[in-house]
Amino acid sequence: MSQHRHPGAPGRAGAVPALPDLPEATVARLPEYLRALHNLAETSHETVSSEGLANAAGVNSAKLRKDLSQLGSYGTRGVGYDVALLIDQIEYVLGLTQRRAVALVGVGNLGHALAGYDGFAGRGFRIAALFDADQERVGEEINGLIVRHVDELPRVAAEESIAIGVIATPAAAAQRVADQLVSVGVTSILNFAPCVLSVPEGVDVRKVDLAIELQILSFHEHRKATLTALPAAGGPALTALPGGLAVTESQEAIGT
Amino acid sequence: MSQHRHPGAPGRAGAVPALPDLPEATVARLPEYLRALHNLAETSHETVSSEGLANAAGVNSAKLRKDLSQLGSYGTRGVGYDVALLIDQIEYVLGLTQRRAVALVGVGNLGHALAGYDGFAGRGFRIAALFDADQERVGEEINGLIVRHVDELPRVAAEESIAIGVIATPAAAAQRVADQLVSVGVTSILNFAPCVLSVPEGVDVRKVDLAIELQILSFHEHRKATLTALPAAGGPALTALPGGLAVTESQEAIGT
DNA sequence: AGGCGCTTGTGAAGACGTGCACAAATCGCG
DNA sequence: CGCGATTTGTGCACGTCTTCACAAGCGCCT
Repeated sequence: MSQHRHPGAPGRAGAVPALPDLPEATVARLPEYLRALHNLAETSHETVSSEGLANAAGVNSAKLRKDLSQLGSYGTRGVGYDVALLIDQIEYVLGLTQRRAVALVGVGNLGHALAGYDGFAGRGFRIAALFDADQERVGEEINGLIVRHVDELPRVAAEESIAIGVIATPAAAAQRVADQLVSVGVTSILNFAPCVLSVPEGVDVRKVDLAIELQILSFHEHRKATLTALPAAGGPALTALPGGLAVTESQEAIGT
Repeated sequence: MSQHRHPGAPGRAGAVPALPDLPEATVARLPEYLRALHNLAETSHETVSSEGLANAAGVNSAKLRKDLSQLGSYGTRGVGYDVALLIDQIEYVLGLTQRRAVALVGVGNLGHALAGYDGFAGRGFRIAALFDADQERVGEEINGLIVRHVDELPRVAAEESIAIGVIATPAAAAQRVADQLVSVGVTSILNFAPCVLSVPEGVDVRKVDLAIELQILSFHEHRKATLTALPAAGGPALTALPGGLAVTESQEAIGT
């Protein structure tokens, strides 16, 4: 469908390489493919088939092929995908050719852990600044960075071009921090606080709530328990379940 | 459609209250509703309309009504939903009437933060045990719990009924830990390690990968950048965009 | 050079999720 | 007692996502 385009090189050529607008579901899976591809590259695989990569990423191979075809990438029929090339392509599409600066607000329990998390550096990000509203914490050094007061955000943002803001404050403070981030030009926010943020149009918010993840698991746990409890309570009827209650196998290993 | 059922009371009555099998999307939103409802309850709201609750939870009101109707709950037309009753209903469906025991494996950077996170206790969970494979860390006390060696998992699991396992180890160790958890009967796992886990049927795995969240944001950031760069490079054409590249407003504030 | 096996890319069908719009139901007030 | 304001519950249509199945393309071997 789309004519070939070769974004490979990080230094963009003269023509602005138009990004195809990918389905959200595809975008959410690309990072997973990328991680799997890096693993493959380290174990010196030159190429990989859709089946192989799909296994490594934990998805269906047809889905993977469709995802990759979306971004105009081309594998070679009969052979597979060139691992190194595919890494370049996905990193380009995800905008990881530049190391993006992340500002982390809130260095409490979770914020501390995030500040020290080494998984960011290897995956295209750099924690550029730490902030907190608590004067007690300002000045503390974490992982080579000094915690600054959140009011200094405008000044720091002027020096460093902050691409993404991470909110790891208590829920009560989150909206205020979000407003501050937006006001200094941040248009992407990752929110760990358990609350809904309202932001102007054009600002993307993603939310991670640890308790919610557990609660979803709890539901399935509860469901499994009542499902197995039902035949046991009913007595002998194990294979012949009451017709009304189909034992839908459900999809285990639910994706993100 | 469904005849009324009143699960309200935690002590189940004689008849096993059958759980309707809800759509996954609905299940993922219920915890969000629950959190919003608790907020409302604290500010002494007796009832709430679908519109009001939808706002508080950041979703469409029609979607909320459909979700709630799925679990057989009933509001009152012309009035709204009884906050306290709805909390009971959702907590029952999610299986939060019992405080579930969580085992946390891996007390590194992130594990430490999770062990100290007080958001769990208030939301239906109790961290029952901490494990690590590193002998250096075994014996350390975090938040009143002592870190044990991961090999003691079977013994501890025999004493406490572990409902959910949380993996916060490096990727290399995650699969092994998952196997161990499964072998002691854990059927729900929350995985923070950046890797795919393979588990037997019937075991639910949810994954949280912080770098992936950032990469998804990075994509949108990249996309916004090229989108605005395009007309700017073209010159004056700001309102009249090239027809081929529709500025699909996209959904900001993307859900989990 | 030709054929064979393997793998990609994609059309089509179905499942799933979303949002509108409206009928049915309930409350409060005159 | 009846009426109007309000809000729930849901039928329906639409868009998105998933999965199957297969044709088209590529490399290798003879």
